Amino acid sequence: MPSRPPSVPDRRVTLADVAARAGVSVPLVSIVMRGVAGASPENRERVRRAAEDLGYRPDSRARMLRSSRSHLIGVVFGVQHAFHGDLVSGLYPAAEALGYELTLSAVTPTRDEPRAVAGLLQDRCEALILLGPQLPTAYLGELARKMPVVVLARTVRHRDVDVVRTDDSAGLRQAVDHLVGLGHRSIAHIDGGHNPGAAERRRGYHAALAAHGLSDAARLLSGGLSEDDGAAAARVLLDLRPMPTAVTVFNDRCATGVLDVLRQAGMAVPAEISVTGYDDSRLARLSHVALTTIRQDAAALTRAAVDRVVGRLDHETIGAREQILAPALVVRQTTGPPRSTSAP
Amino acid sequence: MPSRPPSVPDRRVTLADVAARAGVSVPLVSIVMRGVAGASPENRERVRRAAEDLGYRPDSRARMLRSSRSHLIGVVFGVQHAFHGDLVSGLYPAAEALGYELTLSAVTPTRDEPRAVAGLLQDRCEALILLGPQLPTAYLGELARKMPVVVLARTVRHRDVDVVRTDDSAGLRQAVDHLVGLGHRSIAHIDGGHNPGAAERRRGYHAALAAHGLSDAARLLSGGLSEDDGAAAARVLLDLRPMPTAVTVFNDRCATGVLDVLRQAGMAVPAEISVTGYDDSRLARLSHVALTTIRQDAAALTRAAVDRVVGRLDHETIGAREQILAPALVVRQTTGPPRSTSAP
DNA sequence: TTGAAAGCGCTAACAC
DNA sequence: GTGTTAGCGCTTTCAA
Repeated sequence: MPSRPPSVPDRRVTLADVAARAGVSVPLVSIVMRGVAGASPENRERVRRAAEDLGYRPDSRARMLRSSRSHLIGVVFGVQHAFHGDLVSGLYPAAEALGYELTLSAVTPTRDEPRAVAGLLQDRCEALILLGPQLPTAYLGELARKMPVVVLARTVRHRDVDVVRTDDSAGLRQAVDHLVGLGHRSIAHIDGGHNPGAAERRRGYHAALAAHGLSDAARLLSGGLSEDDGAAAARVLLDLRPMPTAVTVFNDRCATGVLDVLRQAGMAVPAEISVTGYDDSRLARLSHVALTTIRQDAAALTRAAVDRVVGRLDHETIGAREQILAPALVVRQTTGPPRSTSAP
Repeated sequence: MPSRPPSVPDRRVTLADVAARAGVSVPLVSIVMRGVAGASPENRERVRRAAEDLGYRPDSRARMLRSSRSHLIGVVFGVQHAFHGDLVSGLYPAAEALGYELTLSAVTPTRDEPRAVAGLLQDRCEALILLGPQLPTAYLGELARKMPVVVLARTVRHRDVDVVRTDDSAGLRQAVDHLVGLGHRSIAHIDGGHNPGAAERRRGYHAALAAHGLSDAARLLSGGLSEDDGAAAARVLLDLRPMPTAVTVFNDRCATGVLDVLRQAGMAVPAEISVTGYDDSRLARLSHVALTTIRQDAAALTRAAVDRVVGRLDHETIGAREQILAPALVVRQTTGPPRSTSAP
């Protein structure tokens, strides 16, 4: 539901202006605006009216300056990263539900992670949520000693850093199990190099093959997180003899590149080769892509991340540092039985 | 070049702390930290050292509260929009070069534009840059009466709203001219409905066809800004008899969907059909996409937008309200001569 | 329930 | 060149 555009006051309207108009003191207006106890119903109503008439908007800077709490959570995200978009979308409502605000800091080609973090520190956020950061663990640890830090969608082993992530190893096992169930015996993996989650997913791939007694058929190709990485890997894949009948790919973006190159080379998907992605980002759901993928539940991940941040901020209770959510296989149209085999 | 991770202070360090350690007064430290004139070289050095030792970071909230200027530019962008990512990437360095900071406010499926703007107003930005907003012109005008508002990549006719955009009509003319030059006579257009720039691009398409005496061959299909919109339009396109030999598409994202569906239907691009996009976003540049497209110069657009904002803020000089940048054709691999014709 | 006074961290205006 | 004083808009004592 689109919210009504708020009216814009002509000049900066302060609590003092509202107080004057309502004929009460400034602190009383503050009490009413914050919605806390301590004002009579009549005054409450009068103040509300005065504020509305004047188009008063609280000045969050001043508010944060005075109360040591800022109720501000800093978020570092990659501006080019489709899945990060899904995560940011989930963080807003999760934070709002607990009375916190978000301040975004983008990582771009010319703005690296330390810069993005520095901007946030200057804004005096109380905690940080980092989406798949590449920062060294030592630095994350240093940050986390000073303020709550939650890393989303990456593994970090440090005693002060909270982690919320999907069980990526299990995710890849699900993908492989699905393909094996369809009858595939020769399954390649295009990995994500050093990117967040890549090592876990590789591990899941190998473990699943081993569980099916197919370790000898393992084929690891080096990929990455972008479409271009997938395209390059697909070209290598096409030269493999014998060609695998299926390939699990590091993430959806990368899988998109793989699909494009395979199809341009005349390979039918899934008739000649099956492809799986990872994330279930917006990309995978597109009707013409219809990518079979492993779903990371963005809403659940973001809720968990915000819960953890707020838990640390509000109560000192400290539970497990790592929260691992289960992934789910989403079967769409890029996987099917291999050509020469009839599926069980 | 990655910047070194800054060290993190144990507790909030204030100017007073630095002043005490350096043995000078608080305002003098302020002078040094801001890098303005009025301190001796010796003290300057001493203060710098003290600040460094203590890990001092200025509190931007307090700074903004005191000086009425916040030097903060609010940016509203669509978190799912690839081209907006390119624009945000350009805005950061453009703003920094002029001594301003950016504060980002995302539009997501559950957070509409009025909300995004409201958040920014609360943060006391001095000006707003809106990326392809859908907000009604009247509301934009109301905003613009109170603070500088620059709309990027959309046409708005309002006497208070600044606009920086590409000449979209000329862009589409360039695409059509290119295709006609290759020998195409039957060129369709998949449009962007009511999205920013769509009307202009439609106009350019029709004008270019008319200039070549091909108005009768005009084929307008309804599309949109997403891959799915393109995919749907492509399915319609495939049923057209006779099939056009080329199609100009509203933007790169939409064109990606078009390409996928065409290829899945067995059409060779560009041998059987040529396709052009619009934006020259990251998508178009991918090696396996290699989309012929119309380049919107993100760096130039963002520089112009920030220049305009700052111009308005710093000097009262008010020039033309609309700044229109020239687009450029980028020929890649999705366009070529039509099958039955030899190009001139 | 309400108001007066103080101060969050910083910068602007002024004196020295 | 340097320190003093004052106050941005707000919230937090604390007294009435």
